[in-house]
Amino acid sequence: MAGCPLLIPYVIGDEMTELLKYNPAAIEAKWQKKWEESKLFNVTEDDSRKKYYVLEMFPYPSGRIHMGHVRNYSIGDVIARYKVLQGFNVLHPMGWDAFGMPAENAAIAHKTHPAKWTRNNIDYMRGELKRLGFSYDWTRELATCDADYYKHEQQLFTKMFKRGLVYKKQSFVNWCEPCQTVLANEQVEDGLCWRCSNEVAKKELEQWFFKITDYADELLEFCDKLPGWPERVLTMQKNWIGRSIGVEVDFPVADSDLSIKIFTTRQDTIFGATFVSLAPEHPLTMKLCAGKEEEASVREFVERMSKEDKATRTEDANEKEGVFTGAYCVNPFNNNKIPIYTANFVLMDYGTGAIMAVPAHDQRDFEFAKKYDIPINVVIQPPEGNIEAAEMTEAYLKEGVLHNSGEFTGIKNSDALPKIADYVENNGLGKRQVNYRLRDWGISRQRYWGSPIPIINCDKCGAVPVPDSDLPVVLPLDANIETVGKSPLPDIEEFANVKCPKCGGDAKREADTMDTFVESSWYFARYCSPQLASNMFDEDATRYWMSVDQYIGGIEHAILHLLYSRFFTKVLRDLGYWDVDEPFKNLLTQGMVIKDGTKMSKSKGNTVDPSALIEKYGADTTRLFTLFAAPPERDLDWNDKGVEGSFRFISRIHRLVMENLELISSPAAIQTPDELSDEAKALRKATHKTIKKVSDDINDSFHFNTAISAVMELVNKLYLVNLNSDDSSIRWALRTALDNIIVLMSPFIPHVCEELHEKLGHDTSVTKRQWPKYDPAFVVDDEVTIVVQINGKVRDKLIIAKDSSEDVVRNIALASEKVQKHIDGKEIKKMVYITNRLLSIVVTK
RNA sequence: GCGAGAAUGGCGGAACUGGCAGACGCGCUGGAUUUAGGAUCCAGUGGGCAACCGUGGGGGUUCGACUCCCCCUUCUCGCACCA
Repeated sequence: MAGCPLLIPYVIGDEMTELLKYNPAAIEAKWQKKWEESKLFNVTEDDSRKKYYVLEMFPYPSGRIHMGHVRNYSIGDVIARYKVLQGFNVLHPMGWDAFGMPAENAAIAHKTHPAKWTRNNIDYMRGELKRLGFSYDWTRELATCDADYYKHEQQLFTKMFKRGLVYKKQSFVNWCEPCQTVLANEQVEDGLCWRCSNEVAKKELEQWFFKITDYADELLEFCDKLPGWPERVLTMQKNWIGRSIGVEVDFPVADSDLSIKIFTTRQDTIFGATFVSLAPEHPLTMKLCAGKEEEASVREFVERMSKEDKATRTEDANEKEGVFTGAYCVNPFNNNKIPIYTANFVLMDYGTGAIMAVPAHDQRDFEFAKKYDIPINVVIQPPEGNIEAAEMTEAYLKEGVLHNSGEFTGIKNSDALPKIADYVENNGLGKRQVNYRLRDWGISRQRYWGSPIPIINCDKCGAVPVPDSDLPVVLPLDANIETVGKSPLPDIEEFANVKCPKCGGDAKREADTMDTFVESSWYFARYCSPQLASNMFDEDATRYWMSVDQYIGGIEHAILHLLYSRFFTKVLRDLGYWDVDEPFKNLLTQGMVIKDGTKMSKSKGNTVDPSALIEKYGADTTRLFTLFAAPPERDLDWNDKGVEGSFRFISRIHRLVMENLELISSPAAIQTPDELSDEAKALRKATHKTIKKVSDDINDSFHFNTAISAVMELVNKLYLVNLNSDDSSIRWALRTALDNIIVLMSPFIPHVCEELHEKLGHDTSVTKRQWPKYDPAFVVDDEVTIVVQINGKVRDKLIIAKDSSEDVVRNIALASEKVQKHIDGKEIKKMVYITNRLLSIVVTK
């Protein structure tokens, strides 16, 4: 297909060139308007068609769209438009995760109201998304700060409350006295408040919790039923849930009727327990030392620990530390009297807050025992050799045979686990127990800009849920939020002072708001029927649309948002809302956008402003580059020159169509010719191969970068076509190629494809086309290149008819001069032939 | 420390179940066009004069290894005293 360049316009002046030039601003404005006017992307349920629900994680309206959003939403839009072309009824909605702290901070800083700040941001960012031409059904747009939205989750809250899935509990939180508020862990910097730099204290506060631990088992189990999720997300979730199976055993306290309940997964080492450790916060810690000489030192230790924030205390590098309580307990297995310590590394909120310590077989206990000179008893011996306690430099953690373990001595430690658990249960010493690392979800926030928790606190009746008829509890918008850090809600009389729904007496409304992760745990369901006032969602609508077929978002939500959404889905199921088990069938976690080796961030000053890019190159180029530079799951290295390359590629397609418009619009070009020249056949083959490659790349892995590069290759070929020959079939082949390119690329660069589609004479939107099908007959090559290797090195390449027999290939190969040169005078020891691929010849050296 | 992922030209990245390493793009070089520049088009572009050598390093399996196995190094991410 080589030839002279096809584009030799002999009388094209500057004016003409100007008209033919790719002008994204005009094209994009034109088509965005058309799409909107024709309501092209608005969808409704249609049982006669197969549905496809594509969802990208909705943004927090922080002010402006950033490149991470552009990437996320471009990926989603390709999938959505691709599925439309395949004939699916595609739901592709967008909305706003609109509650949250930045709004309050901004309000204080700019003397505005969080609501106003949020609304302004939403308006601005909606404009940016529209400018990018995404195929959203904007009639389904929602904002979580609307009472119409959050009233449904308030109702769900009360239902969960009645089901026992919501409860109130004292818990330790980071508290800043000057700011009068709870701080999230990430707002504590080196033990100081991020806002006022005062020391953060631990405070026990009443907080509302969702009982996600009730679902720990199911959430874990279903990790193995989500084949469409990335393995690493599932692993992270499994680790986060952290199921461990062990036993709880009571250790009686000596000279007392108290006992200490410990949890262990290593009951096989119980004969080696030489002390017991309590968390400093354990209720027995102070009780056991009361009146003893150790009381003062224990008190000092416990107080010091209470000031240390959890991050520091649980740091791996942090040295093991503890004090003796003065009390002893009895190991129920061997009746040894062993000391009770309190230790910094024992956590109150895991297991029972107390452990049996086996220094010989637990590294932490080993370090502690060495430090405080506590005996070390070896109870597991390795298969070969003997361990001497005195010579140990670290705990022995591997398998072995029990030693000094009463009736269990001599059996393998792995076999002893169930046997000892049985013994514990049969002798009333305790029971088998499963523990989780997962904690219940604390949702109380002492903040203003959130959904009010629908509870009324009555002195007589306790916490009473707000009756359905009184929902929603509307967040009062006339609040004064100028006081730094302090929620104004408790001070708003009309809000805070209410009558108890149960007894009618004076009561106080709960002034805490919900964690914003609550809103994002069910928004995907609300999109199915976003305007429905009477309920969270319409059952028929969710029956049709749910689950989300493809969810796309950043890996940073691998645990929190995705776990909470899974939890909510199951709760909704158990409350009879629907029968969905899992919200997201397939999950794609896209990589970060990187520049100069690090994540783009304002503080590093390496951000790229999408608006500026769109201004300069247009939306299609901006989208194309984010899809071309890397496969979606990988980090994307930003490169300004690369963006120009994407622009150039679009311009090349545009020019190809525009400068040959007359030629490829002629009846001869449209009508399939009876006979094709060799060149036309080659072009047809290249076209069909491209269709196959693009389809496969999207279907198999969403590897858009390679799909785009395949189209680039085809475009490069088209530039080499000689159109000045008498061959008319080549014009047909060119038109067909371009027509297919336009459809194939329309999910990526929809505006320019619509424009060129129209120029080619089609009078409907390119989205109404069908995804091209390739003809397998046109994709196969009748000649193949066979590589000839001699002793593993490529020595020749033969072009031979497809499916040639080994004999034929051998004869041709052996006759080749290049091959002869390397086998001359040597003995052929072996030949391996792989049909249509290669012939490998092994000769003596 | 544990878990997951990664390492390929000057750069971003390709390579299906082991079978032509470096597709495509960026950059660079040369040429055409142009008064010039830009834009555009064409050609070239891993290293080496060559034999050859090249996918982080070292072993192995194989006719054949970026791909499979063992050991090691570095980087990224997640978890991190969870008993």
